[in-house]
Amino acid sequence: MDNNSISRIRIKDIARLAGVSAGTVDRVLHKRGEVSDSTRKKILEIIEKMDYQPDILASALAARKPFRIAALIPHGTGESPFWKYPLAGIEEALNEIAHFGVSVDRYFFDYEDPDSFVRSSRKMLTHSPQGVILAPVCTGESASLLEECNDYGIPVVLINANICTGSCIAFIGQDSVQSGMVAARLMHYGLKDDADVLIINFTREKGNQEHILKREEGFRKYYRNFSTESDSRLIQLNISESASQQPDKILEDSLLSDPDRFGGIFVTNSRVFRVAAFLEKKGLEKPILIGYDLLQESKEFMIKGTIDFLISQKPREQGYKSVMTLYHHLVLRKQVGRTQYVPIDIITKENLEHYTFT
Amino acid sequence: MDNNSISRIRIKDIARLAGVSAGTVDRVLHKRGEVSDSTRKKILEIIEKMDYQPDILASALAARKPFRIAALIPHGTGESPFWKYPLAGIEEALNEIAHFGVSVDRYFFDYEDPDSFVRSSRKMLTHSPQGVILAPVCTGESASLLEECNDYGIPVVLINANICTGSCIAFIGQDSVQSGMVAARLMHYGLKDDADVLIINFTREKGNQEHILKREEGFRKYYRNFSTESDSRLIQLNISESASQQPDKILEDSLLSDPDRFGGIFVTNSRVFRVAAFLEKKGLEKPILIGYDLLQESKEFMIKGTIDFLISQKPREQGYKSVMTLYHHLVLRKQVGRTQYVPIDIITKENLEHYTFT
DNA sequence: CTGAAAGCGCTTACAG
DNA sequence: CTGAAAGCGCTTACAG
Repeated sequence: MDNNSISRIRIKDIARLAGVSAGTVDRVLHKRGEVSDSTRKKILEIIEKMDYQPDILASALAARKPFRIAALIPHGTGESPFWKYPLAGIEEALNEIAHFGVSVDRYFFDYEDPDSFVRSSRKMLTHSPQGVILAPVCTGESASLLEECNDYGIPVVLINANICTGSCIAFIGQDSVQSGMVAARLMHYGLKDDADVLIINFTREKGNQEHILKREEGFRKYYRNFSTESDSRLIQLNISESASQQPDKILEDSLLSDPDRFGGIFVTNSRVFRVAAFLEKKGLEKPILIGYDLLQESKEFMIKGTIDFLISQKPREQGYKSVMTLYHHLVLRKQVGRTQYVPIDIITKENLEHYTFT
Repeated sequence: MDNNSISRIRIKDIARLAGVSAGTVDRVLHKRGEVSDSTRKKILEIIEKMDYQPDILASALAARKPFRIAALIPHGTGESPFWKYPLAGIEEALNEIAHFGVSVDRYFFDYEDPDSFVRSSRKMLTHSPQGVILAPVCTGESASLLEECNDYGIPVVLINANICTGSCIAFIGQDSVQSGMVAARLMHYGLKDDADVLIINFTREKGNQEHILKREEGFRKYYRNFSTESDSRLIQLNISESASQQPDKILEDSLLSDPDRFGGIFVTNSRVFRVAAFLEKKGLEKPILIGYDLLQESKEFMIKGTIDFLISQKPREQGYKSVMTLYHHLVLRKQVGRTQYVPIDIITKENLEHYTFT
């Protein structure tokens, strides 16, 4: 449509029209002062009138100024394999925009250890990044960091969980309540009779539990739309993940006492694969099993049919978008979306293949 | 990771190492001849050894050469509203890379009128684009065009339907057989009893019908995995879309003679909204209804619950990827994926909201 | 507060 | 077949 190569208006043109030099126009464009009010106004007027759009290529080439972004997220190993997926998305985004001088430094911390979060965030701040991608797993500590970045004028993009109090430029993640409703829809649609449904929350002592609560809330909300009686068929079971507990023991108590009671099980996070493993081990008649996140651990259970549906939080897309959002903000100086919900993808055995990299 | 701003190797460096001028290195880089074999070899060796990566920003800035892409797709109005969605994705991609001088000219044709396709493609060729995005709806005519582009050395990206014979650089679309299996999975999972299932194909005299056939194939394939008996419960109904026919009349004959026979209906394309409208009008007891594409027309039926699931072909993503693929090929001179399957997204009332722009 | 000049890395005529 | 010079549009010291 618009032929951006033909006689586009340049800084030189603005300068000529304003009767100043290109350098002065540049000073106005970048708000680095040292320009008299009158000339600044005149230049701004002309820029406005001519709808001047800077050539970002020339700008990046001349400035040769690197944009260093820091990503502060949990280790993607062991307890929370989920977090290795956003990294892939970050990498992908980088591939597309590295020529603008954008780079991402990664700072990891332990999901369950707020001290490690603080340590990592301290280290990050000493490197004074121009933008931060933050997974606010440790709620309190993250809020403090957010304040601090705000003081330093460092823009922050939140991914996965939202604790945005106004001092971050964007949140990228899923609508948890709504995702619980999707899970409930799938459960309700597939349940042959009016069997009970077990809702399993794998809880942690530390770390943000907001997700889990909201997902259960959405799940119940869906059922409540049918009748109050329906809601009473939803039985909640909390299993602590801390070392002292034995998940299998608790599952045994709940599921083996009356094996036919539950027609479906909804696990509110990625630990659904543990329940799947338990069901297989005990050889129980398979209830409908729905959970979250296409982890490698869950994938095989899905292929075998033990897990029926998984809801993806699209972690790769979250990583990708977080980098792109900061790129738009820092490099292109464009407005970015404050709340960027990722779609609530439904994964099942038959469409799993094309989600390999999600 | 790699700090691409610190002492990166430049053309100048290559030139110095080879004992030639920058111009000569450039001639080698762009294969525009006029260089002796010996110097060319020497330069290539050094480029290889130093792992030289051209600075794409400087290159684009200096060359000021526009990249004109042509998109040849059906009108997005009237009969095939589907086709307005890839346009949105094309626009979005353009937003991201217009500063590299990439532009897209759109050439439309009538889905059912091969002549209009030929006319549009003639017009397109007179403008000699550097890359083509083609929706090969008219199979035969598209194949000829593909040959022609091949002769001219114009790279072609196919979207939505694959007729790639080796003379296109990429296909972007959905695995139709697999999508039929996803539909069958949803149908089978939700059917309370062993009711029959009606498969409705809205057929056209002209245009590519491959999709429809493959979707039905996938649907049956899934059922066949359970028993041969299951397959016989799948009843096929073809409805021609040509003006002389009356879809409602045919639906009436099939559905009203034995209203309770079909527990589910699978419509193999976006015309599922017509079946939904019919069901509502007749006030029939609602069978499970599954179809394709989140058209505006279908959306309301989904919200009301008449349509249970839609499978999205992600048309916006197809448009986006088609432009990006040509950008990678033409501008970045990178290898691109030959077959780029888009995910098979399952849409239902509860996750529909976040698909607004798909 | 302002301007002139040099430079970012690559490409493009032009001269030889 | 090859090189030197000018230029793409913007930014950055530096001099005044």
